[in-house]
Amino acid sequence: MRDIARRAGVSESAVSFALNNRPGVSEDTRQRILGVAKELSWHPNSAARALSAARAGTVGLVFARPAKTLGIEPFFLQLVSGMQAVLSVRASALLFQVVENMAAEMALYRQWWSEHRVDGVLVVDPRVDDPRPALLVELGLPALLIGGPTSTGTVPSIWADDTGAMASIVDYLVGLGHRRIAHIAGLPELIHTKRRIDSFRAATRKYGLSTHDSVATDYSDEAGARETRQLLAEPGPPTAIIYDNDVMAVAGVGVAGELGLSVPSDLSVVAWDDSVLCRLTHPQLTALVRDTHAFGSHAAQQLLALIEGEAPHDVEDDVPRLEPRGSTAPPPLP
Amino acid sequence: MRDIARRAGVSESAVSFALNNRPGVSEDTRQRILGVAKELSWHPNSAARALSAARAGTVGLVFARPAKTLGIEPFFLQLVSGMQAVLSVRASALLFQVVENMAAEMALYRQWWSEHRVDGVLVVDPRVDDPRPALLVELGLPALLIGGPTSTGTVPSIWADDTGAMASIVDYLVGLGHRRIAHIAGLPELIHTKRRIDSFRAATRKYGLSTHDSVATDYSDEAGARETRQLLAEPGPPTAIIYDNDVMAVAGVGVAGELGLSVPSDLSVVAWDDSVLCRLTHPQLTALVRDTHAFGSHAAQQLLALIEGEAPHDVEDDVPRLEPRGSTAPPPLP
DNA sequence: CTGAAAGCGCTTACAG
DNA sequence: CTGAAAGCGCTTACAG
Repeated sequence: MRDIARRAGVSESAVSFALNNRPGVSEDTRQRILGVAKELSWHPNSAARALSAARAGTVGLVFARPAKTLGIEPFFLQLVSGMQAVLSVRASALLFQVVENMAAEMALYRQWWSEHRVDGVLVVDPRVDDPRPALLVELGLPALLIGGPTSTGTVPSIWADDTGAMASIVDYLVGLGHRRIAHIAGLPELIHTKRRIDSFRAATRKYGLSTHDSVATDYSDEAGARETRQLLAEPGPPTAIIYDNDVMAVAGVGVAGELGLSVPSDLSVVAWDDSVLCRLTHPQLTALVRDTHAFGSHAAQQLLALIEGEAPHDVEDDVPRLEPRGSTAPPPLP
Repeated sequence: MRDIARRAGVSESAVSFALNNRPGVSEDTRQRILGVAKELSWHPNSAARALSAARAGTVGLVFARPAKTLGIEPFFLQLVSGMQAVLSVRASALLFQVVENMAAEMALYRQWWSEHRVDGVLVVDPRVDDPRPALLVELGLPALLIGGPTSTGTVPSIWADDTGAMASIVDYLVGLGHRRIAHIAGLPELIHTKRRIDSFRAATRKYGLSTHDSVATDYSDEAGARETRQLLAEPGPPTAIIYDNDVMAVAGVGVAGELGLSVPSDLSVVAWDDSVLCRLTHPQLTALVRDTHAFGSHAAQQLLALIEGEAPHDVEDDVPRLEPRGSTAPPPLP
C-alpha cells in the first residue's frame, strides 16, 4: 500500500479509502489509485486488515458428530456451497470444522471468538434443550441458528417451512386415498424433528385421521427397518409411511419387500429429502426436495447482516417441494 | 500481552517467548507468565500473530464440482475430520470452499495466497493433465496432492495403495473361482482411476485371465446401470464386477435383478469404498473399506511438514481392506 | 537470560 | 477532499 501511495503521489490513507470504496477521496484519485493497485497486482493482507479493522473476514461452521457416524450427508455440501456463494461476494471465508460432540463444538466457539478468528458462526442442528445459545449470548458472538428457534429464543434463527411441507405431503397422500398414514421421524432432540412431529399431528387431525403418533429414531437404516417392521406388523397397518430421511425410507422399502408387500401397490413411501439414494431404489422414491443451496445462501446473508449490526430476527424459509415418483400410489382396496 | 507483561513484571518479548514455548526465558519466569496469562484468560489474536509471524495458521481445501452434482460424499466428512484432528493440535484451522470448476479453484488459490489467507493447500482429485501443480509451483504456494502424483510430479502427493487394493480384490475373486471379472471404473481423467485401471489389468494378467479392459464412467448411477447392462448382454458375460464406487455398485445390483440374475449366485459384486449404501441393499455389498479419517490425518501431517520447510516427498498410504459381505460367492457352474 | 524498539500491513480518528 | 500519525496485538532481531 505504501508503494501504491508513493506511485500515485497520495497518502496511504487515501489509498485505503480508495481501495475500500469509501468517501474521502475524489473520483479521479480513486481511479488512479485503483489503476496503480492493479498494476502492482496488490491484494489486501487479510491478517493486517483483520488486525486493524477488528474484523476477521471469516465465518465459522462446526459439525458435531461422532467420527463413526460421519456418513452420507447429501445435505451438507449443498448447504456449504450455498453459504459460500454469498460469503465470497462479501470477501468472507468459511472456517469449517468437524468435531466429536457438542462440548467440543462449544469449546471451539470460545476459542475462535477469543482468538478473533471469526466474526460470527452458523450453528446447525438446534436442539430442544440446547446449551449453545446461552454460550453464544454470553460470549457476544454473533450467531445464526440453522434449523429453527430454540425454546430460549435468544439467538436468531432460520428454518425451512417443515409445517407447510408436512401439510403438503399429507394432503398428497390423503388425495391418493390414504387414511392410515405413519411418520417415522428423526432424532427427537432436534428442533426440526419436533416441528415435523407437531405438524404431522396437526395435518392428520385436520382430515380426522386417527393415525399413530410419529415414531422417533436416530435416522439410521437399522432404526428405519425396525420401526417399519413394527408398524406393518400391527393390525390395521399403515398404507403409507413418511420417513424423515432417505436412508430410512430405503430401508423401509427393503422391509416391505421382505414381508411380501409391494411398493407402491401395498405400501406408499415418501422420503423427506431427496438424494441419489431415492433414485437407486425400484421403484424410485417420492421425495421432498429442498433447495438446500438457496437455504445456505439465505443463512449466510442473515448472519452477515447480524455481524454488520442489523437487528436480529427469525426467518422462515421456503416450503420444500414434493416430487412424486413411483413409490406412492392409491392404497390397496380394503 | 502488555497487561500480562506488566502484571508479571517482565517485558512483552519475554511474554511472547514464554507463551510460544521458546527458549529465551527461564523456567520460573515462564511458569509465572503462563499463570498470569491463564488468570487473564488470554488468547492469542490470530490476526496479530499472522501479521507479525507471516503465517496464517490456516490451511485451505477446495472442492471443485458443479453445484448440481454435489451429492452423496461419504468420503468427504471423514477426510476433513481426519485432517482436522492433526491441524487442530498444531493450532491450524481449515479454510474450506466449494466451487464450480477447476478454473474457480485456481483463482481461489491465487487469491488466498496473495491475501496471505493460507499457509498451504490440500488439493484433491488430481488429474492426468492437471493444470494445478504448475500454478502452485509458480505461486510458491505449499501444496499436497491427495490422490497420487501427476505426470509433471512437481508437487508432492499422498495416495492410497490402489494397486495393492485391486490386487487383493482380484485375488479374492479368483480364490472364489471367478475367471471372468470386469471392472467398471470412475472418471478416466482422475489419476487414481488410471492407477486402478492399470492395476486391474496387471492383477488379471497375473492369473492369465483374458478379461476386458476396464470401463470408464462418470461415477453416476446411470452410467453404472448402463455399463452393467452392456457387460451382461455380451456372450460369456462376467461372473463378477468390481465397481469404483458404491452408487454404481448398487445400480449394478438393480440391473442384475431386472435381468433375472441373482446376486451373488449368478453375479458377484464388489464396491470400492464402503458406506451405508452398501448395507442398504439385499444382499449387502462386499466392499473395499478405507480408513479415510487416517488418510486425512496423514495428508494434513505431510502438508504441515512441507509448510515448515521439510523436503517434499511422495507417500503411499496403507492398503484398504476388503470386507466380504453377501454380494460375493463362487461363480455359477458352467 | 532479559529489555527496549522496530515492524508486520493495514484502518481510522484527527487536523488541515 | 487530503495528509501525517497513531494504533491494532503480536514477533523478532538486536543490544545488553
